[in-house]
Amino acid sequence: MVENKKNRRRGDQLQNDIYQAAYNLLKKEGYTNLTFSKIAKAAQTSRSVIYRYWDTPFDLVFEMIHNQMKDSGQIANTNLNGKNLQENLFIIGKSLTTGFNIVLTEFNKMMLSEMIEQPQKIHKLFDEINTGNLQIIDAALQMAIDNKEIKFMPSQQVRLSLFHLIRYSYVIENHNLDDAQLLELINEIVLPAIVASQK
Amino acid sequence: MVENKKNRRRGDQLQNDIYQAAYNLLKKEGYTNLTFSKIAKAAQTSRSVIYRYWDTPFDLVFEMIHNQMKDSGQIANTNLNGKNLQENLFIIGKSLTTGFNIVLTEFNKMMLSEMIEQPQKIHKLFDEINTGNLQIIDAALQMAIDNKEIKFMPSQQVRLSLFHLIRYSYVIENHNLDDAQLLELINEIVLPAIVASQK
DNA sequence: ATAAATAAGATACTTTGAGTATCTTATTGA
DNA sequence: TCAATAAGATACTCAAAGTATCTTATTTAT
Repeated sequence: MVENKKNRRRGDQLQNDIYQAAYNLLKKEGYTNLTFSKIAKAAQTSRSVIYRYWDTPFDLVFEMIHNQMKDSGQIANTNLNGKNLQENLFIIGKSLTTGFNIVLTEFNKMMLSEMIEQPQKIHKLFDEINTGNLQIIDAALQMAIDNKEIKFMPSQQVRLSLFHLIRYSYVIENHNLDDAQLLELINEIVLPAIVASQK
Repeated sequence: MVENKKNRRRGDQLQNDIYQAAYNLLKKEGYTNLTFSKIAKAAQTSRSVIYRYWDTPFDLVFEMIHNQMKDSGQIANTNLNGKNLQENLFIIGKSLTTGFNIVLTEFNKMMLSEMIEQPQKIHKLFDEINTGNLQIIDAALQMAIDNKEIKFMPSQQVRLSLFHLIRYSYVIENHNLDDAQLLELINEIVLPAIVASQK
């Protein structure tokens, strides 16, 4: 059976194949080397098709990640079944660090390098991320309030510190915290800040 | 008086002029749009001259920043004349935030976007930065020990938290902390972590 | 069932910059 | 003052951006 060269993918299927090709290239060669030409070749389509959907590789990857987030649901539905606040913070931190992958890292770097040109888009995305992060940590803190571990909500800066420090390590220093380091971070910085906020 | 087209800059002067041109372009258009062609045109020299000194725009800017750091001496010589640990932490944080400028920001983003291709160089630089940061905060903490404010040095993670959180805000969220936010960061996170480390 | 609309895919062209190589010429310093 | 060195000009190939035009497979509506 000879393959029929005339089969044409369309719409969502075509877009997903292109995303997949871009994903693999991003993983292999990084954002700097990502071009429409390479993506088209990898996805076995034409450059003109890609131009019809996206203006730049940035737009393509941006929408790819957004798409991916929609499907995977992010950490928002993490199951907070720790027996106290410390354990729930660990669960949250852990789900953040394991959620990292090379494409998200490349995406982070890409966003930073494009910040000067796409500030609106990127600020909006960080707002989305912070909102999601606050949702999950606020759930953990509310449980701690219900359990009388703490009395009231700390400031936003304190509530986001866990995420910011993990993300600093991962995005900027290119290092994913192991369990011991995550625990250290929680015990030495995040929990003391929460405790101090209660006075 | 007609200008003499045959005057040739050389060595350090030429390099500094090229750095200056690159600096202005970086500030105006960001790292993504920085090309040897544009730099050469802006510096009124030839592309081949630039290739003789650097392999890529990344290398050029990397060395430019290193050069600039050498001259300005960084925050290492900050004068810690606060009357207690809290004031000295504020002085340190302040000198970090005021030391930021658009070129350093672009540089940070550039480094992140090149991390996949230049990991050695960049890890080395982050080590340098952390070492410098530890030097200055350790000086402040040693003064606090001498004054009996604290008894011993906190862990490295705690000592670097001030820098990491400031840098997170600046590099990743593109937002420079004002005095009130810096003070909040110190009072709500850094100092509680230091205090907790004393038990 | 077929025609019209739509989207995929091929191709061609211009422009820009990377990277390399070669040449001339200004400047330095032995 | 002459040889060595570095600046600067120029020319070439290649890859990719961006745009435009054309054909053709597939879908949709009649």
